[in-house]
Amino acid sequence: MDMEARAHSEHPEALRLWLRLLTCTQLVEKQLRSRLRERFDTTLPRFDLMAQLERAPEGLKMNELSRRMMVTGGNVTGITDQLVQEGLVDRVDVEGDRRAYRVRLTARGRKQFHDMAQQHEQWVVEAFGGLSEKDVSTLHRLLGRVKETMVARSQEPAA
Amino acid sequence: MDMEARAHSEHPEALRLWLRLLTCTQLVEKQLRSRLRERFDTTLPRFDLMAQLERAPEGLKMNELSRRMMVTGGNVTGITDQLVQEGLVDRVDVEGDRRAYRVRLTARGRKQFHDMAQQHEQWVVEAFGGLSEKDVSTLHRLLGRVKETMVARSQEPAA
DNA sequence: TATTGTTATACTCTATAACTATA
DNA sequence: TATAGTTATAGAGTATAACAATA
Repeated sequence: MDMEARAHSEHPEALRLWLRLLTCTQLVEKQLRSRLRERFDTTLPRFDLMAQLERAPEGLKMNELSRRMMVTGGNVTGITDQLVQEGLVDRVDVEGDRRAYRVRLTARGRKQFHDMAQQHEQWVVEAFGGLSEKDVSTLHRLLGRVKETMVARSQEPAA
Repeated sequence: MDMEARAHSEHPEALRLWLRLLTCTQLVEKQLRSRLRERFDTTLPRFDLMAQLERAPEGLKMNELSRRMMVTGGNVTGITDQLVQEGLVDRVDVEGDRRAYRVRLTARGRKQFHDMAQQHEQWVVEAFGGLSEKDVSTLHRLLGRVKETMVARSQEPAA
């Protein structure tokens, strides 16, 4: 459990921070994955897709889902196919563009997502149970800067 | 790029923090992966394994590597096989236990790792370039609490 | 020509479980 | 019996590229 031993070198602070960030994320993610699997027989990307749809009652187009989930289009097709087959989402035509669909939660999908989301949230709350409200907001703010840095960089021309 | 839209519900702070943590980690990780691939034709787990060995000049046993890298044993065997084939690490017998090996960096492995680590560190420093020294240390400290929470939990009997 | 979405394919990463050899 | 490590297998997750239909 000591991935952080990777730190060495002359800029140890940034490196140690990165390794800790990675460790924390992996620990939480592994726990969420295995619990989603155990209790709901589902995966994180499936949960993620449904979560995106829950916020968009009118549905989302495939390319919008792809952008929000930060994965390429082919993958979204696969996940969507599974969820359609289980009756949790459906594809509806977009008026005026016969190439495109919108993907929506079905009533059943909405209900199932609600159950999962409630559990999921409780697990997340537990994961951050060692932090005060102020700590949580500090973390959120500082990580926001990291996110900005990375997003800004990804929009620059390649170095 | 808006995974964080997943937040909903009554405990939005913890959830939003988790989604931001996940987004940040994914952004940094994807960049590191693709750069390691482009410049050194290697992967993050391979880099990780070599980094563990760099800190242990006398080498590490397979189960120790597995523990530190937080993955199961079979995977470590596969990665080690690749690195042995490329002459970057070698397996040496453990005196007094003919079941076990220790895996060590070769001279060539050490040299190649050094080059990679220098670049890797620079990329990481850039990723956190938006933070002051104090921010970095605050983040490190708060994430340390999260890590403790998760590690403590994983040692409890199953819920 | 460009865009939307799908299909086909391949690779990385991981876990599980059965196995061999040694303790 | 237990432990160290390997092998075999399966599945998640992802990217890339070629493709069809429509704009």
